[in-house]
Amino acid sequence: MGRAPCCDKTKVKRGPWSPEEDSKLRDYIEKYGNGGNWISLPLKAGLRRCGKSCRLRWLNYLRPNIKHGDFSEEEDRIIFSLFAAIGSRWSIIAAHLPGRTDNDIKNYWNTKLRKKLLSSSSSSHSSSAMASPYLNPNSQDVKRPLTPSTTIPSSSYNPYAENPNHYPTKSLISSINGFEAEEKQILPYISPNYPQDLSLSDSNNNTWYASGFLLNHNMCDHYNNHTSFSSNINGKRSEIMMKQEETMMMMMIDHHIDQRTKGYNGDFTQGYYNYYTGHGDLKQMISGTGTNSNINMGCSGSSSSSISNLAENKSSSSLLQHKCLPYFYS
DNA sequence: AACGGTCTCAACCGCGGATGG
DNA sequence: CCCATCCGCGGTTGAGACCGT
Repeated sequence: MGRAPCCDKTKVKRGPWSPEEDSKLRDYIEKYGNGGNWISLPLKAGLRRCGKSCRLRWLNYLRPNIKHGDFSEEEDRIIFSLFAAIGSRWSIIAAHLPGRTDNDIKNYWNTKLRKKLLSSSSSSHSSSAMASPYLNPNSQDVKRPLTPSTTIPSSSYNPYAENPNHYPTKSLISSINGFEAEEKQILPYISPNYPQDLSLSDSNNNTWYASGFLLNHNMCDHYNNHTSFSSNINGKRSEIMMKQEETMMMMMIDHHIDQRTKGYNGDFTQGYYNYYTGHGDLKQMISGTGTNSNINMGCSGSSSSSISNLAENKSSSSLLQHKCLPYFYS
């Protein structure tokens, strides 16, 4: 059984909007708003249109402060960066570009930016300093931001090689935020020096209980540029640990994107949390009562902010708000 | 000028999630 | 908990503009 249509297609007008229709819709919404109900709006406004069509017309064209026309270099850069990190989540990307609609950005990507990216990737002497850093060597259209680079040093310690049964699967990350990732390819690689380098330890000075990631600002191919470690006391990795770890990474990516789109120019984001007390600690992280977890930004003289601050920051992007938090409370 | 191919972008479609009864 | 309804999103379509021959 198919889904019931939202309106009777035979009784509504379709196709391009006339200036008169635009005027009716604009006048009505400016006077009364949409009343929280797009379906009943056309009737009240005297329009022979489907409610969804009215909504789309308002949001994409009539709404005040909509920006039309050419995208700036800076906007291009933001789109590239966000697309590389989160894929075709146009509404999230649009949220970072005031005045732009998701539809606009989607069209712009499909007609211009993708070609720009492909042309810069096919040129062996690319002069585009903007596009090339976001290219993933394994994909022509940057659909696999989590695919690890082949340039990861072989000396990096990889616990999954020793415990192949504990590879995380792609299901988690792809279900969290739409990333595509091959099976067994989303694992974090381990830098043997990472715990020491970052002086991470739990309250017992025991790094076996911690997990961390370090991302630099090249979000697309971050496996090429970050180090991370992960293990537990037995060298085994439980499903929940993997979930926590991957969720943590998603939060860091989100935080990193937020900061960079706000003009932050530091080198990396790092994050870690403590496994010691199990899953409950993650709730403490969010509530701000935890003591063994953090996300830090920066290089030398870095500033830092706790995850609880991020969670309470309503201006933080929806990826963190809607995609990560449910994991902590489930 | 005429024609055909390509490009652009507004609009549509259908799905999944949220919400409320 | 179930179901109906609505909203919002991302993928797709197609009319018109544009361009090359």
